[in-house]
Amino acid sequence: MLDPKRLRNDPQAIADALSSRGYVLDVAALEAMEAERKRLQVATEKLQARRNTESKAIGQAKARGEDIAPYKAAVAEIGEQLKANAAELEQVQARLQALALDIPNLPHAGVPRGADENDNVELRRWGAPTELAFEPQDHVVIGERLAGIDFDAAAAMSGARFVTLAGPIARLHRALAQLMLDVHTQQHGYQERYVPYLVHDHALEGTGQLPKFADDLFRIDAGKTQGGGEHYLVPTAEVPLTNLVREQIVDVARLPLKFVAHTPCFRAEAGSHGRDTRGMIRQHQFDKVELVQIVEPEQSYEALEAMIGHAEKVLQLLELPYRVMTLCTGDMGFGAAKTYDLEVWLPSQQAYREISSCSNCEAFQARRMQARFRDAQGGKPQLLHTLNGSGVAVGRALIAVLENGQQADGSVQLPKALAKYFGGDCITP
RNA sequence: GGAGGAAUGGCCGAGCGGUUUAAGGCGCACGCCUGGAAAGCGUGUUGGGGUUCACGCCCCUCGAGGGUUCGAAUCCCUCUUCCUCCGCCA
Repeated sequence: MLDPKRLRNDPQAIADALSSRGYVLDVAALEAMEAERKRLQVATEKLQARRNTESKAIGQAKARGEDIAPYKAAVAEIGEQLKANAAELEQVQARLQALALDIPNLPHAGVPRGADENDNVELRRWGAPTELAFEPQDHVVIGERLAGIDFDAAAAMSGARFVTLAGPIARLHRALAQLMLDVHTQQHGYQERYVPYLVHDHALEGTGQLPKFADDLFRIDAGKTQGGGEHYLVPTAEVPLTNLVREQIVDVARLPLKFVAHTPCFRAEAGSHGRDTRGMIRQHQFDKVELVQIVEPEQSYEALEAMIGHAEKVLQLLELPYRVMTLCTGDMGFGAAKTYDLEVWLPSQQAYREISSCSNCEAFQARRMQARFRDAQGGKPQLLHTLNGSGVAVGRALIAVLENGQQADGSVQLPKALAKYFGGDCITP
């Protein structure tokens, strides 16, 4: 959410900034609603003040033993007006809130302007694209040869976009997640967390998936009968990890907070029909090791650079060629002010494909969650900055390791760093 | 799943439908006192919002949301969380 004061005081400047992301802000409608809000709020609060003072006077009159019946009638009338006014105010505020929740974050000044992924800017590359002396196979074929990836069995019980892994491939999947967790906790200073995979709607509203992107989420109806509203399966551990500071005032001495969690992620993938239908690239369920940082505003861009470096470290250890992209204004996610994507080389596609995305959300999520800190001077609480990044997607890392390590005989050579986690350096048919 | 109990400021802890503008204590900050400190005394100390050039004024906030009432921390309803016991379970 954007700063409501800024939105109120300078809507045109915000509209201009948002146009670079393809968002159209109706300034006239906003200003009209805001004027109405102000009129109703001032009127309502005046009525409340009158009711308070007059009710108190009744109490004092009663204490003196006077007849209070005539006073009561007069104040009752205020009550009627107040009720009507408050109801109207509530409606206007709900509409303003709905609009505020719909508006994406403002892009940071350094973000390249552009319409879509074609306008993203390459920042750097690491390693050279893997060159194979034979026709590269994709992970589906490699997995079949090794009898370790089975889409049909998963489809039989769960439908399309699910997978089961077997034997060494399942073990490789586990080894990858373990390596990532160890790297981030031991080398990068993140605290490991175990988190819920089912969350309420307000948690998703805090990180920005709701109310706008409900179609991308799996909702659990059973929760509704349990009280406390329905649950959603988490689309990323960003949601539970970032919500750890919801409605908190964090002591500045505890900052930065750095969390890492390995979780499954569940995505309905609405609107992506026909994209990446083959293989494990785009699934309804996948594992991811997620990084979240909660920092002071002055340090959030420094933290973003560090975080993309943390994700890169994983690919370097896995000896996977990659490139780092700065996303343009039109390709960034809803809550991001600036985003780096990490794209890994896939020989079967002869292309770089996204395997991590690191974003600085500045105060966008913090404002929705009321996540704040108090500085050393002990003044008013200020909004934190939140960052999240994949460190990295486990399923896609598995694909990349299989495809980049494939050999002519159908076996797969594994990166050295994985040996102690996997218990070997190759997988053979 | 069943039966009870609880939730009040940074913390502890009072609170009869109206002198509560949430007592009192602890902690913290500032001031007085002191050579300096402690003790003592005094003042301040939740968070959010509105309005104003500003000083300021006002509204909301006692787990959450409704309701009753001229007036609710206090009465009623629903929910959440925690505690005790029983059952079930990993």
